[in-house]
This record gives sequence, C-alpha cells and structure tokens, in this order.
Amino acid sequence: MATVSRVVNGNPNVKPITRKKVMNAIERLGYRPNAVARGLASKKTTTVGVIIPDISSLFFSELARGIEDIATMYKYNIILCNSDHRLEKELQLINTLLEKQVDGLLFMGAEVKEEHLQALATASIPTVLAATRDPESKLPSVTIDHFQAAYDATMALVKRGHRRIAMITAPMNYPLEGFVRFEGYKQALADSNIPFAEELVVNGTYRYDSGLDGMKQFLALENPPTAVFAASDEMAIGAIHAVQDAGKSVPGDVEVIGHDNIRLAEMVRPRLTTVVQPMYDIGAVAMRLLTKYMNKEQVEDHIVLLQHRIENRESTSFLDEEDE
Amino acid sequence: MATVSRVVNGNPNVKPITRKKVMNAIERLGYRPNAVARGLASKKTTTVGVIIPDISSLFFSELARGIEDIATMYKYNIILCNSDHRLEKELQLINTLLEKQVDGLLFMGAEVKEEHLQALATASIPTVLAATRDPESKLPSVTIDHFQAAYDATMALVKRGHRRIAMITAPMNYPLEGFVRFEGYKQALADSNIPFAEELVVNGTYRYDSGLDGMKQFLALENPPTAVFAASDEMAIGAIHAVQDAGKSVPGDVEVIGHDNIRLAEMVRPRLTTVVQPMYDIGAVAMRLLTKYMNKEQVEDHIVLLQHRIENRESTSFLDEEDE
DNA sequence: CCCAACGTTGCAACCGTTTTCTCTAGCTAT
DNA sequence: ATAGCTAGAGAAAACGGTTGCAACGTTGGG
Repeated sequence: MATVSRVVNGNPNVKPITRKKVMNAIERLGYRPNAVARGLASKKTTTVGVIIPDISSLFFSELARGIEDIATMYKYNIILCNSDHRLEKELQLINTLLEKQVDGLLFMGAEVKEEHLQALATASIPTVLAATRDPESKLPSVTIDHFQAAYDATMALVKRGHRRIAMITAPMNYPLEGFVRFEGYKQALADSNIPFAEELVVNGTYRYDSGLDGMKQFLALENPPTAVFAASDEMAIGAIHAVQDAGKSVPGDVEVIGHDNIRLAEMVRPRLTTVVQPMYDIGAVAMRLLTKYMNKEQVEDHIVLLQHRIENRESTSFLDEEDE
Repeated sequence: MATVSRVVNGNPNVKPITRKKVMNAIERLGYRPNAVARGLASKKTTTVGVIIPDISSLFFSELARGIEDIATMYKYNIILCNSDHRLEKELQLINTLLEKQVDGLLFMGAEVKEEHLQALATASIPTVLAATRDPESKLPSVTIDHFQAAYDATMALVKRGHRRIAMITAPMNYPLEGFVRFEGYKQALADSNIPFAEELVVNGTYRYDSGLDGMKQFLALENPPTAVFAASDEMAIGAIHAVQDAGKSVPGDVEVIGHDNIRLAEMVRPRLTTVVQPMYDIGAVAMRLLTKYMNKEQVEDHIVLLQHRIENRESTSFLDEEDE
C-alpha cells in the first residue's frame, strides 16, 4: 500500500521496476485512488471553493471561466456556489466550504464586511477576492481601478464635447461598483468644470430594464443629456434602446458608453463603446494568485490592479486618436 | 466522539440533556466537522460532479444555475468542470470526479459516446444527462424534443406564407442539436410541399459570427430566402444584423426565428422570436432527478422531455392566434 | 573482508469521522 | 426482590489512503 501510494504520487523513492509492476497491477485491477481518503490523510483536497453572486450573469460566468481554466491548469477542482449577494448565504457558504476542507477560497461579491473576515478567520486557508476588495485591504484581491475607469469613461464623453452627461449607476450599496464609480464620474465632471446635476443620475440595478427606464427618465427631462455613462453594458444597451424607441439615434442624438465589455457589447447595433474590464483575466489572475498562497510561495503584491481601457465602437462618435 | 457524531447528524438516540451539553461544547470550542473524514467514513460526500461544455456560454450558465439552485436545496455542493466539448477532457473529468467520490454526476455535452458509458460504468454512481441524450437512451436524461422544436419553428415560418425558408444549423456533428434539428426542418418543409433547397442551408458554429456570415451568404443568392430559422439565438441575431447591414429590414424583408431564448433575445432590436428551451428548468429537473437516484428512490421516467414553445417577438411578423 | 551508508520497501500509526457492538444503569413487570 | 428490557453512551473497528520510521539488501570504500 505504501509503495502504491508512492507510485501514484510520483514519489521518486521507488525502483523503476517496482513502479512498473505497481502500474501494471493498477491497470489490471482498475484501481482508482480515493481522493477523499487521500484528502483526509494528507490534509489537502486539491479543491478550491468559489463563491460567486450569480453564475448565470454574463459578467460572472466569464470570470468563472477564467478561474476554472487556471484551476485546471494547476490540478485543482472548483466547488462553485451562488450567493445572490446575500450576506447570510455568503457566510453560510464560507462555512460549508471550510467544512469541506477546501485548500483555498475565491470570493466574489459586491461588499466584503467584517463578518466575512471573521468567518474566514476561523480557519486559516488562503482567500483571494476577485473583482472586489475589502475596505481595509486585508485580503489579497484582483480588480481594476474602478474610480479611474469611471473617470476615464466620463472624460471620454467630455472630450467629445458633451456638457450634459448622465450616469446610470450600479446599485449604490455596492461600495466599489456603485459608490466609487460614481465618485469617478463626479470627479471627471469637476475636473472639466461641468456642474454636477442631480437629475442626470439614476441608480440602476445592473439590469437591462433599469437602463431602459433610466434613459426614459432622462429623455423626459426638458434638457435631456447628450451622453450617458452606464455602469454596466446591459444598462447601456437598455439606454440605447430607450433612445431608439424615442425615435432618436445613437450616437447621433445621444452617445452611450457602457462598462465591462461583456460579449453582448459586440452583438448589438450600434455596437457598444465600453470600458473593458478583463473579466476572464481577473478570474485567471485571482486563481493564479490563490495557487501561490496555497503553495506558500512568497507573493509580492497582495493587491493587484489589472488594466482597463476603453473600447471605441459605434455607440459613441468617432474621435481622432490625437484628441484622446 | 460517537455521541458528538450523533448530535451533529441529528440521530435521535441522544438524551436531550446530553445533546445540549454537546452543542454547548461545539459552540465553545468552535468545532467544525470535517466533511472529508465524514465522507470517508460514510461513503457520501454530498457533492455532485457537473461536466459542462463552457460555463461562460449564456446557454450553459443558465442551465448551471438551475442545477446549482436545486443542488443547494438538497444540500449538495457542485464541482463544476468545463469540457469544451472535447472527448478526451470529458473522459478525464469523469475519472477525476469519480476519484473525488462524488455522489452523482450531471453531464452536458453534445454527444454521448460508448466511451462515456464505459468510463461511467467503472463506478456505479448515478448519472443524469442534461440537455443531451445518449443514442440508446441507457442513461436518464432531461431535454426537449429537438425534432419537434425545429419542426415547429419551421412551420411557424411556413404559416406566415414563406416558401424560401433557410436554416442556419448547429454543428452537424452534434447529433441532437445539429442533425435532429435539421431533420425537423426538412420534415416541416416536406409536410408543406416545399422543395428542400441545398443552398438554403449553412452549417453554423452556434456563434454570432457564423449567423452573420451565413446570412450574408444567403443574401448573395439570386433568390434569397425570405425567412430564416437559426439553431441558436446568437446566430439568429447575427443573421438579423447581416440583414440590417445590407440595408434591409427584419421582419419586413426577412423574418428570423432563433432557438433557445437566452436572455439576449429580449435585449436586441427587433426583439427575437425564438423557440424557448427552458434552460434553467432543464438544469433544475436534471438535478432533481439525480437526487432521486442518489436517494435510491424509484423513478418512473428515465427520459424526461420538457415542453418547448415559440415566443413571438418582433423578428417575425404578427400572426393571428387562430392561424397557428 | 567488513562495516557504513544508502536506496528501497514494508510496517504501523494516523487523519477525523461513522457505525456497529457492547456495556451500564435505570425501569418495568412478575 | 429479581429477572428482563430498553435507552443511552462509550469502545473499537472500519473507511482508504499518507508518511515517518525501521528493516532490509546492496554497494562501495577503507
């Protein structure tokens, strides 16, 4: 048994001849090692827990794919759990995953609270945040610079000469995606000497409908915006349709810029100009980072910021490179 | 220890007083049961393996959500693996999941071959196919009637008076989604005395681009189709855009019907008429079925066919109810 | 030629539960 | 009062591996 274990695990202290004999026996008997027993004995399960708000969302499923690809590369499996952004479910999932002795944890969710940190502290397994951060940056995380991204998006509209720039925000109780992006928007306005106008902001839910409704609300204004920055692509597309439904054109009458660059952005007309957030890469890098922690490798940067950029498509007007 | 086990598992052979004492101790010591050890001893892991072609696809991520919701409901966790439709990877994943001692397996993939059945036979754990079937229907499965769905979609176009009806198929090496749907299309033509025309069929890849390209090809015909049935919504949307890019209108010049009803179908203009395949339900029902097998409950129907229907939106012309 | 060192193998303890079986104490029935 | 039960709790044997350590046979150097 011990020798079989060594063979299976590639331990070098086995004579090649013995190794071959064992291999043959394994083949002949159809022996399949029991990962659970192995996990108990070795205290390693080669499994990581992934807590994700909603796998059916275009954003998170892309992220999950990045996670899974890298996990596979490093021979880990993934236990995937949907949290629906509900705190209580998140905490319960952390607990369940710890019970299952996962080697590491990947957490996605809008907000990381003290409760999360406490729950995680009850076991000392490596945890990485993907597409989110905790307030005090205690946990390693992989994100983009949301403030800068929103700032850049707004600025892109300013550069096109707009003064009436609206924003459809993400839910404002999401610190990073809601609040910080909104701050970026405001800062860009301030830096451009454009007065902030309350009526040019609506709070969205991330969903298509809220973009549609938000834009309708803007269009009903006596002095409607000429450009809109939406905090998600779905909302941006909703906004475009609201404009079109009103008999106006994008980008002719209103220019629209979205956020994330989900695949959808290329599959609508006009195609959507958007802030590209590298979802796949965030997942992949987060998982890679996690493997380092699980291997107890030294890590230089706990907080990694990935690059964002603006992909110009037809929902905004053409702008000469030099103007940017 | 034995008593603790009984308390944790809700075994009734424990005096209430003892139970309370144990509970207190658990609380006080922050004891967390080790699911791996439990799995070894009980031979149950409360984990099921899910093999899915690509979680980042709109179709499968919706399905996965259905699976996960029901799994959670029955206290199972999910190990999720992407196969990319690659046979070798599928087989390897089956093996890995069996090593991990999953209690059941949920398989998605275009084709189920003899190799799959053999790999599964090496361990006798319940397996359910979701959105696919094996040729001899040996394994339990949850799908819709693909032949009928394609037939209905084509007929819907026939009823609108079309005689030049094109089809953009799914990959033809996918038996169910490719071949069977194509058969449904042909049968509908035959039943309507419409001659089958080779040039009105292109093989798609499921992707947006292949719909776009396929439609371009049709439009270049000297006698182009007046209606198109695409085997996926993405391709249908691609087709619509090809029509629009050619300066024609949908549904004015060409009517388009898609397949699946992914969320995207409602987020384009014109909104897409499509065959709704209840992805979430397929996942949910498949998982529910699997729980029955895992509990060794008696199951009446191994093969379950879910209902499909056609959702009429603006990519097809209005048709009086009575005509249908 | 002998002994030390090394490479290889097997033994046995251990991982943290579940589960069966045994044992004890307290009851009931006679 | 005593035999017979029963409920509850503990002891111990799995579960199927990993791993430290002892034992063993070789080999090479002195």
